[in-house]
Amino acid sequence: VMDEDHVGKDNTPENEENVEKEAVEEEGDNAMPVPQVRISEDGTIVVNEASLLVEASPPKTHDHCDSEVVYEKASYTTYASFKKKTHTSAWTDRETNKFYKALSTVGTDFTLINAILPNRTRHEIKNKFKKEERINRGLVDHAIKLRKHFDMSVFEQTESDIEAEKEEQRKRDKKQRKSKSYKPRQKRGRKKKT
Amino acid sequence: SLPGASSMYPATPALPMTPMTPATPLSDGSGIVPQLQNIVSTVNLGCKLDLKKIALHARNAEYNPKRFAAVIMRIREPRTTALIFSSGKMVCTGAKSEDFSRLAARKYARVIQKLGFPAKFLDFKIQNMVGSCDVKFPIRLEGLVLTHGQFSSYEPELFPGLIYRMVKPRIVLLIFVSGKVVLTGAKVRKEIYEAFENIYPILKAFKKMS
Amino acid sequence: MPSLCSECGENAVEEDHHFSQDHKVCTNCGNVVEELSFQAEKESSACFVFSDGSYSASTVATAYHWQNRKRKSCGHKAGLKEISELCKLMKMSSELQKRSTELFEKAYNIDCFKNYMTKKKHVLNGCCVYISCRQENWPVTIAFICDLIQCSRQDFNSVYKSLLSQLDIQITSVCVEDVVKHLLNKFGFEEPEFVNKTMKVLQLAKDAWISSGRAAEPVATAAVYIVWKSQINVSVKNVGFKNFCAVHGIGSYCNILKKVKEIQQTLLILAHQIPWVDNKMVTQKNISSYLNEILNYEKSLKSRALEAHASESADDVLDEPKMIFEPPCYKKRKREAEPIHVEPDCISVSSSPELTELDIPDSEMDQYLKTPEEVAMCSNMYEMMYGTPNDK
DNA sequence: GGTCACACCTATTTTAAGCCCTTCAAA
DNA sequence: TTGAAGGGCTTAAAATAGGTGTGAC
Repeated sequence: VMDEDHVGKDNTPENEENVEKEAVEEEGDNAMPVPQVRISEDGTIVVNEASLLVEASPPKTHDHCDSEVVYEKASYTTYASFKKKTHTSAWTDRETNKFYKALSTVGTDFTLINAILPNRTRHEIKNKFKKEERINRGLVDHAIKLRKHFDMSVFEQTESDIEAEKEEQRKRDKKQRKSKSYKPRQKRGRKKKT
Repeated sequence: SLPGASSMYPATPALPMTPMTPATPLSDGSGIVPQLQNIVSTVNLGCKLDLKKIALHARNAEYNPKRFAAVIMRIREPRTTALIFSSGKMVCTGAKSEDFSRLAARKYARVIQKLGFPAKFLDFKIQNMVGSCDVKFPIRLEGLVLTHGQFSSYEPELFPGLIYRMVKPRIVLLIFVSGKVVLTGAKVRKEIYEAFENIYPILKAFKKMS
Repeated sequence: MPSLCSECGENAVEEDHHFSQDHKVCTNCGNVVEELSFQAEKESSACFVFSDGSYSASTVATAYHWQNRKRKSCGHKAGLKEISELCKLMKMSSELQKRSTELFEKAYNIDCFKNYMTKKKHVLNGCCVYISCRQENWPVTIAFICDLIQCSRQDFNSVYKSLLSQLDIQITSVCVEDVVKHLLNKFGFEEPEFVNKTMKVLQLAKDAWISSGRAAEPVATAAVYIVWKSQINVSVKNVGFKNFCAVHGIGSYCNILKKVKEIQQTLLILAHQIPWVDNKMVTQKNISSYLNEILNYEKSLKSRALEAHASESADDVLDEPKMIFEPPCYKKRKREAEPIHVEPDCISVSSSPELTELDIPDSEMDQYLKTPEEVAMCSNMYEMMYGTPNDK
């Protein structure tokens, strides 16, 4: 049975809406079957990973068309499944500046910083803080002590900001399209089975 | 310095249960002092707290009751983080020594007091200490787990370190092939030092060999 | 609301996602009563209203449990059935299946597993099978079992460790030699010479600290590859590692390649001790062609390397025998400068239950408190966040 | 069906080394 | 195309605590 915890980036719900969305989405995706399993000639168990993972490799290596080899192709576990891993895209200079500005205005309230930087999760912001503290403690100390006067400018977006964010959004969309591309395949695989 | 320890934790792989007679009884210390990396302490502020008020009025405080039912507060000196609960109980983490942990806890308590709560400083207690050090030679973990299986857990597929649960003192050690050692679970620093002096002769026995 | 099972008679039929299809299944015996789609019912139960940021029951913990609600059956008979399925799937011997079942029977009666969450009870089934495999040196990886029973490593690890301690099982480490033998058998490399060489390469890898603290399979695979490459005719084009992986169905080769390079580096150290070979002529790329010579003269090459190493640094303590090889993680450490630890200053801190301005000077206190305008502003922001459902 | 005694999520800290992923730069 | 590099997870300990899963009684 598919474990809803380990789906993707948003497996840990960032807010309630996510929980709901996630859960509803899972209804369809919950389809993820127990690995399709075959037993190969030598008695080892073979999981048809195409059934549950991103296509590892298209069936192109036909130079060794030994049936045994073809069977074994999917026998290696990839360690990829069921990880509570969340990938964080690299922080741009612009984002980092915004992070420091937010840190300087609201302090170490990562929930509030999350409101100022809605494209990052609280977890990402906390990790960013930890990292900056490690590599640039002086700057972090300075930002916190500076106590920037609060004004709504933290929410303001200059034209270049908007442009940059559009660019980032484009990149994000591309990634999402890539990462989602395997999902229909899964469903197809299941339909074939059922 | 710790009689009896060698019979409990055999140092010689070939003679697992034979008490080891130290060749140099007076100078069998490691000469290495584990460094404290993290202290976790608790204190009771002795009054109920309105966490919303604290989050609103204190700087560097965070409160999201949907996620976690405590205020997370940070101070820069000593660089620590505190969890403040509505019961008045507080957890202080991240200090590098007992005194710094106590100092930090008093600062948090003082901030709470300044916000109008009748905070006291009751039952301060060090709950956990983490130390680490380097024995400066590599260790055959697969050999160590063979002779100390009753204390060890070594599953390299899950974690690269060998998890050694020492009984006396009750300390958990993470032992790595590089010779780096993490010690945790101590209530007083002496337990960290004792645990390391206990493990050092054992590790020495597994530094070479194939 | 459970209903009566037609097979075992237990009042334990519930909805289930076993094998990813929506079923009504008996939680006691695992009997599939009826297939259904309870999508609508589920959505109605999904009334998970988070309206504001109040201190109400709408916590993430609630969400977690809600997400994990519908799970497959986990009763005694269902557990036995799942173990039987797993054993069949893995073509395990009947003796191994019996061992798994016995393990499950013992575990099932232990109190600490009774209150386990349903998902962990499933992990328990897989754990019993895995432990049986380990006890018989059946080469199965934890990653494989986790894929099979659809659980995370950390869930597996927690169940695995408590099962070992509760049943007081001492498990021997995974034997890398056995993993190598299994791989050789699987790949069809069963000529005695090939097997012999691979074992020697593996031993060398172990001597060079390459397998300590690392998963067995990548190291074993790397050893097999090294020997395979040395035996392939140089004129054959595709002797590359990627091709080897493609031919033998090895999915994730990044980590194995690291081990290959580490073993090659080890071989290089020994190759440099061959008197009739010019050091400059041997590189990681052509090291395979020297494999036979290295393995044949391994012992003397090692002692030559030891001597060479010792003469390089003569000022060392005598009772510390010099090592030819170092754990690979030492390289990473040398790159980073060793951190100098400064013992924290001695300070005196009050133990008084009373707090005074001595604890924080008033000048310092300022940086911990918000100004009235900051309070007002934060209040607005919190209201925005909690008042609006969409805070992402 | 209610109580009971656990489990166990959210969160905090800190070190160690391996693994697995993504991203980006030379080849 | 390929590998190197970086980020984030794994492990241990310990307190804090509400809400809820889980099965026995």
